[in-house]
Amino acid sequence: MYHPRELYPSLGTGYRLGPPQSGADSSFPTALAEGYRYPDLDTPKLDCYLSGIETAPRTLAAPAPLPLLPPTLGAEPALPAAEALRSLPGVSLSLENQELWKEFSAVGTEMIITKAGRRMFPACRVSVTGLDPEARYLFLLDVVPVDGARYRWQGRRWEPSGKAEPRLPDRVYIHPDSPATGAHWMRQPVSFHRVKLTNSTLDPHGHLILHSMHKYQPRIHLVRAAQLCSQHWGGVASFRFPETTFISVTAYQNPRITQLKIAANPFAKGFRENGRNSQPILFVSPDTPGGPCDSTLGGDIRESDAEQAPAPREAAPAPAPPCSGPSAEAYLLHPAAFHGAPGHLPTRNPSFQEAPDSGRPAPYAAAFLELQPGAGSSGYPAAPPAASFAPHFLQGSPFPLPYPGPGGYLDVGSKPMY
DNA sequence: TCTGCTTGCACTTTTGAAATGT
DNA sequence: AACATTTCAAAAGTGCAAGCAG
Repeated sequence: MYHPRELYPSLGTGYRLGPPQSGADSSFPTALAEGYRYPDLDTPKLDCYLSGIETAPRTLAAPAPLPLLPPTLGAEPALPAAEALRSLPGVSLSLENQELWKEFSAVGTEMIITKAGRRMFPACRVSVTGLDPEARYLFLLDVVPVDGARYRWQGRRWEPSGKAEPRLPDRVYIHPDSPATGAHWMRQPVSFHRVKLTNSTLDPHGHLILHSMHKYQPRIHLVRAAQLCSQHWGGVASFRFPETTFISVTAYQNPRITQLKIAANPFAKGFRENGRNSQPILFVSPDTPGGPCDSTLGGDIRESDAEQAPAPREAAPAPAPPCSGPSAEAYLLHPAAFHGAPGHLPTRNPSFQEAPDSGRPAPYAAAFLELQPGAGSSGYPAAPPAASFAPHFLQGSPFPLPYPGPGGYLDVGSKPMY
């Protein structure tokens, strides 16, 4: 996977997309920061632009703060259907490896986080329908805290053991195929198995940074990028699947989870039958990294995938022409330009070669957005002033609709372009 | 002392370049 | 010479266990 840092090492490790850190922007009302939250889908990291594209006007008068979700004790409650926040009518997402996730969820999913970064297993693998085959979309994944508690393994189950650590810099993983056409995304399942989790707050690789012993929830966002060099993003659909909730750990606590991982993860095959792990194999999952869940394009696809679900070349996005204006595409090509980085930076590192399969520049195949947590102690983002939500169509305005001023300058208004 | 984190280990899978064949 | 297939070594991904740190 690639990271903008590889293109612009001089910029450091991340590109701030959100508001300044608490205290850096004293003009922002803390009360609002505490008061806003989507009722059905907490979207702290992406609130800043999801907000501008809601399909219907809504009052955001920043009422009393919504409470954090209560910590869940012991067995998880019955899992509701995937929740979604949509401004892309008709778009739906389904979790391909839902059964595997449910196996883990029933036990209490744990994800190892390491300083160097550890992949998620199971990985999020989804199928999407309802996209405009001709339009281009970005697939994003982020991970957000489920509640405000820190957890401890009590021998038989996880229990809250205090207040959560302060929110870490939020990062968003962009699927390496992004942007691609709707036809491309719908052709085969989309996998995020290359996402890595780390507990290193100074992580230089762009991995998603989490606290250990905290409960998290992956979310998947589908963003319509109108066209290459477009001035607007055309809408967002965000999804989360309750069964993908997990607790981050540096070492597995629940031995049943260990068994599930060993049984299901091919990389752990060495622990199955050679005596290092004497317990019986529970099952062998089809959710292997090399399955059809892999990326649908370019270097992210493996031979086995090509056999199962070949990705025709015509599905590959065309090489991106130089972009000058603010756009989703431009962000991927030149993320630093939207975050206060020097504007004279090159738009492309000539040392990178074209991705052989996709026909587009490899270095832009994937990137991370790093967003800052908002003001306030809740860990949720700085909420937008209500007035910022009023205009449904914002054209040519800086990116952070709720956060005018220094920071990002990407227009994500929802003015229809189609 | 306890809990959580880091590191090195052995093992496996994946990947891509080089070698070989058609 | 060009392309396809096979081989193989390096890289990367696993969980385990010992040791370290607060």
